[in-house]
Amino acid sequence: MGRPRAFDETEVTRAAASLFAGRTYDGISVDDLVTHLGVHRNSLYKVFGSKRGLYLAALRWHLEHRVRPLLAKVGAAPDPTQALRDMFVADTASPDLDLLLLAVVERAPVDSEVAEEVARTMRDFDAAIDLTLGDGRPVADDAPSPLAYALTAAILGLRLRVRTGVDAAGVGAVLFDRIHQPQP
Amino acid sequence: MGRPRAFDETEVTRAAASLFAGRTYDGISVDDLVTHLGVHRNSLYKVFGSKRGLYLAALRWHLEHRVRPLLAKVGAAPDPTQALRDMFVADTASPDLDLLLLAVVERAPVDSEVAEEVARTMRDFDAAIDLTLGDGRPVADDAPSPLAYALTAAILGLRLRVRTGVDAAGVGAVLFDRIHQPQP
DNA sequence: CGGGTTCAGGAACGAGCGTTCTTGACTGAT
DNA sequence: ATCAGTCAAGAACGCTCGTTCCTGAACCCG
Repeated sequence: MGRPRAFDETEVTRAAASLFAGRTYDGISVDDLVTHLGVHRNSLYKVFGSKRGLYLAALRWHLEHRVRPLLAKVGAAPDPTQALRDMFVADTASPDLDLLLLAVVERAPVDSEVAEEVARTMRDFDAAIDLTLGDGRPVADDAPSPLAYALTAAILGLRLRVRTGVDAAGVGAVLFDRIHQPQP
Repeated sequence: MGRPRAFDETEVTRAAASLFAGRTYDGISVDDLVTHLGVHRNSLYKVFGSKRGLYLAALRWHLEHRVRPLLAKVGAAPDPTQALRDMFVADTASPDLDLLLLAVVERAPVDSEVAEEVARTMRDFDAAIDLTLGDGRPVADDAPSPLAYALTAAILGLRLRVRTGVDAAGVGAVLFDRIHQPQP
């Protein structure tokens, strides 16, 4: 019954996540979306309801299919050094944290649903870091250790710097080397 | 010659910095500005030329009168621990880094002048941290040490987390205590 | 005191925004 | 083959945005 849709909803959501990771929510217009996503205005509003609906779908997809696997890998790392290494190389290779970063900075303060999603993700983040630290503290406890809190913040801060400008001095590589094999 | 202006330009710039530190550039309208700043539309465009002009003035004022003194204090600290302590308590007390944070995330990618300002500030930031680390490396060198690069990023990341949500678990206080007096 | 300048107040503009509507082509079950 | 339902394409809507313009009133200097 009816003509089948000519676009893949998941693919559109994924592409929208990439778009929203690059610019501000207000900096991306619906015209930009329909142009770059290949889906038409009508279908967009039929499927996602609104621009905000598409953003929420993209954010949730991003947290579920990009951030969560990364945290799972980090949580399963044999030691903290390996965990940091996994996190750092994974994120410098592809900007998996950019949408989360932007959501935290600009959308969470004005959108309670976004705030809820990112708050939950940050808790998962802390828990994953605490898992690798393995200090015997019960993981199910709802409060992260201060060290995990700070490490999560530091990782986001590093992503912020890398995202901002070109790593001209190759500082990232040096940092990676030091994590991998500390100098005397 | 002519009627004297009934507002203090510097005060308006300072108030604009506070406003821009709280919300996105696109999230603040000119109506918001003229309402909260007490200056009239006409005067705003006469003095600052445009919304962007006011933003740039506010950003430069903020970097000069808020961030720079903070970096000077950090650079003059007797040791790295004291420097981190100064930075952390100063920033948690008042959100002196929020406008810089927002500028880095959302304006620098789309405004080359903003990018230039924040890039310069980040270099100053790294240099101040390197000063407190005092590893004998010439400070005038244009490349920061990897540790300073990472510490600057971590400080911004911490500010990002503190800004995002209430520090429910009092993690900040615990972190501060550990910086001040590490546990065995 | 008068002339020139800058002020405040607010209306008005064109552009762009998110959203909806209209039209017609296409599809699949009856 | 028919028809209801969904699609694509784009025009159009109401609204808000940043910016400009108009009109007096307030002020300093000569």
